[in-house]
Order: sequence, then structure tokens, then C-alpha cells
Amino acid sequence: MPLQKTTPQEIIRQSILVFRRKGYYRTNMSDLARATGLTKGAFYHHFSSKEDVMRKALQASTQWFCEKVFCIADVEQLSPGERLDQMAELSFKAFTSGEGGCFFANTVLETAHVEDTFLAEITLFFDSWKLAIQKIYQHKYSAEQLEEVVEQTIADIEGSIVLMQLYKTPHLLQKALDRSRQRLADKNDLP
Amino acid sequence: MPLQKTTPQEIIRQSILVFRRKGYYRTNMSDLARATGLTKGAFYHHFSSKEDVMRKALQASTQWFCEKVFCIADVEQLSPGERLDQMAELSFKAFTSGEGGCFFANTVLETAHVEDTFLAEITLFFDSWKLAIQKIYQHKYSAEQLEEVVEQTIADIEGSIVLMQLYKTPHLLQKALDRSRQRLADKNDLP
DNA sequence: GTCTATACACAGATAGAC
DNA sequence: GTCTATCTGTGTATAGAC
Repeated sequence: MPLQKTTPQEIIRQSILVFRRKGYYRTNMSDLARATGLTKGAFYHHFSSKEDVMRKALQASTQWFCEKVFCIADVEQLSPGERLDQMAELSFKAFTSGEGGCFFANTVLETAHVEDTFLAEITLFFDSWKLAIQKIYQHKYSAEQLEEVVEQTIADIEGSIVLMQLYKTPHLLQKALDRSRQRLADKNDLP
Repeated sequence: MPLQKTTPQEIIRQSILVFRRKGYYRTNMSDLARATGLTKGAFYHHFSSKEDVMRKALQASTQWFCEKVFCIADVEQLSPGERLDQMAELSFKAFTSGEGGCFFANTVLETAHVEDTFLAEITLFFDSWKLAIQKIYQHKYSAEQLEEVVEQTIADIEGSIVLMQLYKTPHLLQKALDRSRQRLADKNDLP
């Protein structure tokens, strides 16, 4: 029997890149087929619809962040500062490699008020991210401060990703990640 | 001669609401026509293309922010804190009334890597915003601190608008605006 | 599993009557 | 200035050969 030429995993990997760059609605099945070296017909052999591809792309991307980035928050051999440094470095690469910034922010802004099809998948990403940062900041912030400083950190990073794509300079994201590190070091901080 | 039933200004006003909620690509001419009580044919009497409507919508929205919100930074009768309070209150209303959060953030994420058609219009909005906040923060921050704290403030607000739409609570934006106020009050702050 | 061909719906835009 | 009708392109999805 012949080998499977194109695996669903590889199709999803390429589809994430296209969706992140062009957005959900602007991406068409021809784009996805071309990116994976398939035809539209062959593509539909693997996935039932564009929505199906998108959902699996969001899930795969969240899984990647959890396994490669957010899990660093649990490494007890490292200090909180070292954990944040490693997470920041990987986050920077993830959000600046290729085009499109944050796949999840793009998707929530694009779809939230049209159809709530992907809200569960996107919420899972941000909840996982919040939890990871929370684990690190809890060494420094009190319980009542913790929630807001975590929200501020993620908001600062996501907003910087927006501005980064407008002004076309990754330095804006780098500075936001540096601020997230300073929040762990500084004595007097917001809030 | 008969009176003009639908003014271009009113068409743009309604189009902004639709574009902000559904996004540029997902909005079709029927949506815009319906929102203004016109038919597609009548709509094309006023505007040459969807891109034309979008560009004028972005320009009109920027003009509104400059005349109604950003100009408060120049009111010398008010203290810097009072100016920021007033700007924050109007910004909160602008970003939470209706659906879609920030029209400009939505548009830059949607279009930046597909076509750079609207980058000039969006840049004008953010540059105007930065300038306004800069005028207020310059009373407290040194020249070398100023740029980053302004960028941080806008990033924090924009990121909070993203999260606000995911978690469906305007409180997230309110807290980001409160932090922008604290940056003017606190003694020790980031950076 | 991959291909070509095509069905079907809807989008942006135009023509021409009123 | 607004309408109905229509042209044309493109999008999602399916059918069926190889």
C-alpha cells in the first residue's frame, strides 16, 4: 500500500501560517491547498470544511504554546525570573516569525461579532497563558493584585503586537516583554 | 429640486458601525446598503467602491477622535490629570458603545498582511493618539522615558480591548484606562 | 489519496428605467 | 437620487475518474 503523502498534521501546520497571515475570512480553500501542495479536491479529503480546518488549527496552535511555552512556568529547577525570560524569548519568536502576529487575537477580533464559532478555542489559549503567567507572578504579587497584573501583562503584549504590525518593528513587542520581566523585578510597580 | 435624502456623512456614520463590527472583508455592500436604508445600486451612486467607503470611514473616525478626544490634551485650563480623565471617559464610551472595540486595531490586523491599502489612514489615527498622550505625560516623564510610556499606555489599552471582546466584559478596558491615569500619579512606575 | 470538472451561492459592480 | 435587474468573478463544496 502506498504511503500517505500529506499528513493532516503537516496540512494544519501550513494552514496555521496562512490563516494567521490572511485571516479566516480572507483565506480561501485555494490558498490552503496551494500552501500544502494539494488541490482543493484533495484538501477536502482530509477536512470537511474551512471551519473544520480553522478549528483544528487553533487547537493545534494552543497545544503547541502549552507544550513549548506555557509549561515553562512549571519548571521548578528555574527561578521565576529565569522562567519568565525563557517564556518571553519563545513568545517573541512565535509572534514575530512569519507574518500575522498573534493568531488568536486576529481571530477573536475578526469573528467575535460575526459568529462565536471559535470563542471556546481562543478562550482556552488565553486562559492557559494567564495561568502560566500567574504561576510566575504569584511569587511576588498578593492574591488581590495577581489577577490584574496578569491581565495587564497580556494586554500590554497583545497591544504591542498590534502596534508592531502597524509600525513594522518587532522592537515594540520586545519592550513589552521586557516590561513583563521588570514587573517581577521592580519594587514599586503598577498597580 | 428635491432634498438629498441620504447624506454621505450619514452613510459613512452607519458604515463605520458595520465595518467595526463585522470587519472589512466580511462586510458586503448589501450590509452597508441595508444599514443606511439604501439599495446596492443607490449606494454606488455615492461611493465608487467598497474600498472607497472604508477609506472615508477610517478618515471620518480619525477626525472624530481628533476633534472630540485627542484635542482635550491641549486644553490648558485643565490639569494633566483632568485631561487624562476626560480623554479616558470618552475613549471608554467610544470603544464600548456598539460592537467591535477599536475600528483601527481590527482593520490593521485584518489587512496589514493582505494589502497595505489602509495603512496610512490607520497610522494617522495612532500617531494622533500617541501625540495626545505624549502631551499629557510630558509633564511627568523625561524625554527618554516618554516614548516608551506612551507606547505602553496605548498597547495596554488596545490589548485590553482585545481581551474585553473575548471575555465580554468592559471592565478590562476600564482597568487599563485606570492604569493610564495611575502612570500620571504614581511616584515609582514602569519603566 | 489525488486529480479534474463542475454545481451552486454570493460577492462587487454596472446598466438603465423612473 | 433611488430603484430593479443583471453581468461577471470568485468562493465553498461535491462528483467522479484515475
